Amino acid sequence: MRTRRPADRASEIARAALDLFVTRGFAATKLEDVAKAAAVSKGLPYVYFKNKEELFKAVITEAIGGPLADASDMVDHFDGSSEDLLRGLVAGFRAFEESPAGGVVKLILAEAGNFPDVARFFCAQFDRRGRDLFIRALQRGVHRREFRTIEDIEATAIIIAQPLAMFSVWKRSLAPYDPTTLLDGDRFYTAYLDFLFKGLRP
Amino acid sequence: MRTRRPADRASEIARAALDLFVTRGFAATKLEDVAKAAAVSKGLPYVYFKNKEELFKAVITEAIGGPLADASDMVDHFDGSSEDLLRGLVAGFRAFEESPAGGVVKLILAEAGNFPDVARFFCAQFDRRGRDLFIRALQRGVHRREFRTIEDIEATAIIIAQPLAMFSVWKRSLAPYDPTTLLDGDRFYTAYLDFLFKGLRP
DNA sequence: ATGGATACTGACCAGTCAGTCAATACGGCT
DNA sequence: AGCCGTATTGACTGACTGGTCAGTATCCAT
Repeated sequence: MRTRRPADRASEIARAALDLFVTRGFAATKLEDVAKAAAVSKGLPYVYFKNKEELFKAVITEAIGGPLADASDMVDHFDGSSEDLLRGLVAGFRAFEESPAGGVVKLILAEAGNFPDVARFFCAQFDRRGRDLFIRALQRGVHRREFRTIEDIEATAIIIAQPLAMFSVWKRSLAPYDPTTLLDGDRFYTAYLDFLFKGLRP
Repeated sequence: MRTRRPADRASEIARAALDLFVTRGFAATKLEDVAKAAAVSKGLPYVYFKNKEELFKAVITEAIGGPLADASDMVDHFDGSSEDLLRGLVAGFRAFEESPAGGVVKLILAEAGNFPDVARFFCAQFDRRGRDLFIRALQRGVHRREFRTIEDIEATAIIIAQPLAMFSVWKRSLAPYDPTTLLDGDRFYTAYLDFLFKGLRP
């Protein structure tokens, strides 16, 4: 048996690509560097991915494929308080965001204009479904009188989700260059949940 | 007198560049396209900007130069309620965000990794100072007993600012590809202010 | 051991684009 | 009109990179 199988190679290349795409941007990343980072030769990525664009799509879809189903299950079957449900959703997002796949958020936002079909796919699979989770959690809380009544639930769900996405982007872009704030994950999520519940309680 | 003066050309080129950088990304934008969009020849940008990177920096600094001073004045001299002050800050951001210069937020976040010095400049000039405005507004409100006490003012200021930045990015990236939500500015800012004050009142 | 299949390599090609520069158009001045 | 200086052009070049492919290495079955 060989030490490395093709499946490993494909995902090694995809991981290296995600990493470089996130830090440098899609256009500024050379496939040769991807190959180097994955410790393979320049030609090998083309064996597993038809071209650079296909690699991009594969990276995105692979990264967001898994974690959403778990979250959806959680909302469906949760039986604690709605505050705890929101806490659970946020914890789920944090786990995703702090994994290597977390970088896709920044990547997608930066490259949506150049890859309309990837953007549409991401909207349908992640943006929309993710937002629905928050909408359902809010509705549940309002219905059970744990939260105050909310004028515009859909817009509020988006507003609630935005700091999460923004923090993910910020961590990977400006944060390394900002010497003044040392806002780490713990501090951010604590303040976020605090503010969130202050705004939602009756 | 000539119909067009050099100063016009420089800012025409900068405007066209900002537009294309925002929609396509820096690396994916050809200077030839910038020239075409500005209705000049390929060589002219190099008369006014040493190279592509200098053009990038000029675009950024020009775009964020103006609007922050006004906001700072507002916080210093405001004499209404702190809620109205926050409303004023948000309105100021909205005006900036909906101007052509609004695209820099997305641009910076996407390209920070490739232009560390621009990133640092932006952090110092915009990110940090902008955040300070919110911090001061929050402190003012707490001090005057218009807002509840806040555990971590600095983190809360960031969290408050994040939806604004994110909405700006989202509008220019995913929104055009998301057929399900029609979240326009009015609806977003209404829900945002609503949620904001629900979370801040004593 | 030999043949063949699969995994992988890296030199090479063709297209692209940042950046240059000799030539030109134009406006003002005398 | 004729000159001068400034603004502008666009063909060109050199470097770089996406993508190809002929060839090599490695393993397995017979």
